[in-house]
Order: sequence, then C-alpha cells, then structure tokens
Amino acid sequence: MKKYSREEARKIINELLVEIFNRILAIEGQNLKDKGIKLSMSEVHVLEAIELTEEPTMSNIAKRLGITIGSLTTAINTLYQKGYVLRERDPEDRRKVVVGLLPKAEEVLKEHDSFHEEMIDSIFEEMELEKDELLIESLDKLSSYFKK
Amino acid sequence: MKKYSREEARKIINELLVEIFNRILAIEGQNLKDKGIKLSMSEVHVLEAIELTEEPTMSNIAKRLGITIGSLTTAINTLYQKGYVLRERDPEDRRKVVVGLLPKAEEVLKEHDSFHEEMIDSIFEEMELEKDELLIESLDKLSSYFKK
DNA sequence: AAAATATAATTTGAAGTTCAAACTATTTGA
DNA sequence: TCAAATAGTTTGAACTTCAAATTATATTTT
Repeated sequence: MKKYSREEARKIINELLVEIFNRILAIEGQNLKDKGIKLSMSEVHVLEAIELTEEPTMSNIAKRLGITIGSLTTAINTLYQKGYVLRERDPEDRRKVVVGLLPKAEEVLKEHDSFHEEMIDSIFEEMELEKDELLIESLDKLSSYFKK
Repeated sequence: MKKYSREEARKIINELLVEIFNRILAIEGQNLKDKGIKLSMSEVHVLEAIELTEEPTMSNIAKRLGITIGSLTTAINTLYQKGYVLRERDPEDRRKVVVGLLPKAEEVLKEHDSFHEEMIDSIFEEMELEKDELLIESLDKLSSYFKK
C-alpha cells in the first residue's frame, strides 16, 4: 500500500530543501524587481521579521531571523538609509534600539503578501490538491517540529 | 470541516519558506562543522549537484543549481583547491569542462546523506505523522509544481 | 555608592556567494 | 573560410554574514 519508500521520502524532502526553496526565493526576488522595488529578498525578510516580532528590538529581530545582531545592524543601516525603517532608543532601557516600519515598508510587505497569496492559490489550483487540508496540517506539524 | 483558512495556509507556507528552511540549513551546516568538515552548505550543494547531473559539465551543473556559470567557476575553483573535485576538458568537445567527484567528496556526501536520513526518520517519529504517505505525496506535488 | 559584571548594540575587518560584462577558446553553420 | 554560437574563465562589484573589539547603559555585588 505504501507508495513511497523512506529513501524516496528523503529524496523528495532533500529536493524541496536544496532546489525548490531556492527557486521560490528567486521567483519572489524577480517579482520585486518587476515591481520596481529595489530590495533584496534578505531585506524583505528583515522587514517581515520586524513586522512579526512582538518587541522589535535588534536582539529580538536578529533572534527571529537567526542571524547575529551585528549582521542585523548592517541590514538595518541600509534599510534606514533607503527610508524603509526608523530606529530609536527605548526610553525605558536606553541600551535597546526599537525598530519600526515606515509606510514605504508597509507597502512592500503588502505587495509581497499578495504575491504570496496568488502563488499559493495557483499552487492549490494547478496541483489539483484535493487533500490540501491534510497537506497544510502536515506542513504545520513539520514547521512545529523544527521550531522545537 | 475545513480547519485551515487560505490565510492560515499562506502563513504556514510563508513560515516554512522564511524560517524553517533557513533553520534546516543551519542545522545541516552545524552538523558539517561538528564532523570537522570545512565546507559550507553551498559547497555541499555543488557537490550534490555534480553527483546528480547526468553529464556534469559546468553549464549543466550551473543550470541545476540555478546560478550563473561564472559563479560556478569560482565555486569549483575552491573545491578543486580543497581537493574535492577534478575538472578536465571533454575530449569530444574541448569547450566543455567535465567535473568529477574525488573520494573526499564522496565521503562528505555519504555523511550528509545519512544525516538527512536520520533527520527525516526523527521527523516522522516525533511528529506522529500517521499520514506521512500523504504528506510525501503532497510535497512531491509541490515539488513538481515548482519545477514547471 | 563604587566597582564589577552583564546586556544591547555598533563598528570593523574578513570571508563567502553571487552577478554582469568582458574575454578566450572551440565548434558549427552559411 | 569566416561569422556566429557555444562553453568557460576572469574581473570587479555588491551583498550577506560572521567574529571580535568597542561603546553605552543597566544590574549586581561588595
């Protein structure tokens, strides 16, 4: 009854990891270019992380992104120069720097979000995935597993 | 009956894209370090691509990796210096360069493979994924979709 | 309260990855 | 044959990231 051996499962997941992931990033990057947005995917990920982080200090954002605070500093420097974010010291604890999104960044994220939405819609349509409910459930578990 | 809205599905896939894949890459990179292997994940991906490419010329490998031939040249330069690959002109068509794996590379790939195997086993065990068959089928479709 | 320690962020210098464009060598086709 | 196409390499630049040194602020210890 089993159609996929463990070996095949490994191969498929490996493929997703090394090929598909990069391909999706490339597609998204191209989409930004097409829209005339002069940001790299890494920069968009930083913006996303800022949006999703409860208390968006340098440390918290870096932690979410899995990069060092030093790396984030340089990323924020350029995003600041380009007018996407603002930064200010936390008055409560002046060691902390709180980062905020400017309207220009919100626009990009909105754009990026709707691109994602479209991509996912077309995946589900073209894939003829009747069992999408189960796929999402599984992906969710996969996601949770790696967050442990 | 549907438990996940399209909005939630988008969120989960987005999470996989921007967080989980990077985390897996980091875990794999750490594993290489732990084993004393002085290669980056990109370099391992190049070795994998060489292994999987039918006729491993520079163009074919670069195409599989989705990078330019120029980028691959620099990657192969360092892998050559480190003693992982050999390169030689194709006698049939002396414009072509055929790349081959040296034993040192085969070892790394074996190591990397068994790490993957273990990782996937533990995913399936700890996730209690009774529906793993369907997950793989779905991931397979997802993979195929992006290869179009 | 002063000194020592811990925390938060920035700066600096270096390495790795990637690209585009210019260039070399070889093959193919008109 | 000679022009065009193909296969790779080289070069110079941009970007991402890190580790280590440094600065500033807060907390803890004595």
